Amino acid sequence: MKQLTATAKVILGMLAMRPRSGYEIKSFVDRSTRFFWAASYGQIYPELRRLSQAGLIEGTDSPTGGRQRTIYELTRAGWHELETWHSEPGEHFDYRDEAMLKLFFAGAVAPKRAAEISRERAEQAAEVADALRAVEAGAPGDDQASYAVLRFGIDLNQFIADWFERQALAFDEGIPLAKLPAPEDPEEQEKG
Amino acid sequence: MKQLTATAKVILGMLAMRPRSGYEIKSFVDRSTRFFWAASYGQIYPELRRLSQAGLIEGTDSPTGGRQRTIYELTRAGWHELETWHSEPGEHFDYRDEAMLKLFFAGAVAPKRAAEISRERAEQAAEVADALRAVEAGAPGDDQASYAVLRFGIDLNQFIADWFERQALAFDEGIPLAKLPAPEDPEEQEKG
DNA sequence: TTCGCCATGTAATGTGTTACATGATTGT
DNA sequence: ACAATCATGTAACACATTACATGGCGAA
Repeated sequence: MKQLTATAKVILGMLAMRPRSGYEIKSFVDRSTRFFWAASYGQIYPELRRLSQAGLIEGTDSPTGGRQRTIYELTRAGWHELETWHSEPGEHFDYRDEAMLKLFFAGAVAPKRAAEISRERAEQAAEVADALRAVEAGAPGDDQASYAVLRFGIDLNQFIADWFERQALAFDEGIPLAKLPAPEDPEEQEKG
Repeated sequence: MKQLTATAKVILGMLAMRPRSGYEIKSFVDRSTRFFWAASYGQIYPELRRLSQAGLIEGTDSPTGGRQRTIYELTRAGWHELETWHSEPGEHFDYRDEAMLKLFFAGAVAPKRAAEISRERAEQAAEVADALRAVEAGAPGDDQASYAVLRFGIDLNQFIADWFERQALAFDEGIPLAKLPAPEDPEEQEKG
C-alpha cells in the first residue's frame, strides 16, 4: 500500500471507531459520511480484500446462525497507516454542480431560465439541509468533531439555499451588473 | 445520444457561446468552469468525435499555417439537445471533502488534530476564494448569469473559510457539546 | 536553438455506480 | 408465506486523470 485509495480511507476510519462487517461499513457510510464521502459495495468488498492482503485489517469469521459474516478490525499496521494519513496536511476536495454549469451557459442558451435554475438549486439545497437536520434531531450526540461535520453539512446547504434564493430574486428583478462587458472583442469577454 | 455525458454538457455549452477548437475548450474550461465542472483532454477529444458522429456538432478544418486545427460549432440538432438538457429540472451535485472525513474520524484517531484540520481547510478555502477574486478583478464582466457563477464560487469558499476558522477556535477552547453521548451502547452513539 | 504555447490525440490506470446473483434470518 | 433486512460478492459500464507522443509556430 503505497497510497490509500479513497475507499480505504473511509474503511480504515470506520474500523477505528469499532470493528465492523462490510455490510455495516456500507450502511454506516450511508447514514453518515455519504454527503461528503460515499462508497458502494462495488468498492467496499474488493477494498476489504486488498486491505486484508496488505495486512492493514484482519477479518474474523463470525456468522449469525447460518448466515456468514466477517468482522474486520484494524491491525497495528492499519492503525499506523490511518494515523499517517490523518496527520498529513493537504486535503482534497471536489465540488461538482450541474446547476452552476447551466447557469454559466444561461446567457447563451436561455437567459430567462437563470432565475428558475437558481430556485431549483435553492430548493434542492434546502432539502439536503432538512434531511441533515433530521439526522441531528434523531441521533444522540457524537463526539465533538463528528458533530461538527454534521453541523457543517447543515450550514453549508443552508448557505447554498439562501444564496440561490437571493440570486433568483436578483434575476427576477434584472439587477444591473457591477461590471459591464467590453463590446469590442468577444475573445476578451471570457473571464480568465 | 440518448443521454449527454458530463463532458458533452460542457462542450455543447462552450460551443453555444462561440465556435472553438478542442484546445480552446480545454483552456477555457480551465479558466472558468473548472471549480465546479472540470474536463481533461482524455475526455474532450474522444467526446468531440462522438458528438460529431452523433451530428450534434460539426468540425471545420482551419489550420493556422501548417498547424492543424479543427473548429467545432453546434448543429441545429446540437442546439436542440443543449436546450433540452438546459431546460430539464433536477441537477446533480457532488461535494467530496477529505478534511471532513478526517474530522469525522478525529475523535477515534487523533482528537487533538481537529483544530489543525479545520484551520488547514479554512486556509485552503481562503486561497480558492482569493484566486476567484483575482479572476473577478482581472476579467471584464460577463453576462449576469455567468458572473453570478463566479460570485457563488467566491462566496461559497469564503463561507467555508469562515466556518472552519470559527470551528478551529471552538476546538481550541473545547466548546461543550449541545448533546452528550449516551454512554451505554456504542452502537447507538452512531448518528443515523 | 530552445522554450513556451498551440494543437491533437491515445494508453494506462484509477475511481465509482448500478444491477445482478445468491442465500439466511427475523418479524408480521 | 412474505417482506424486509442482513450479508457477500461480481460484471458491466461510465467517468476521469495522468502521462506520453507528435509536431508546428513565434519569440528571446
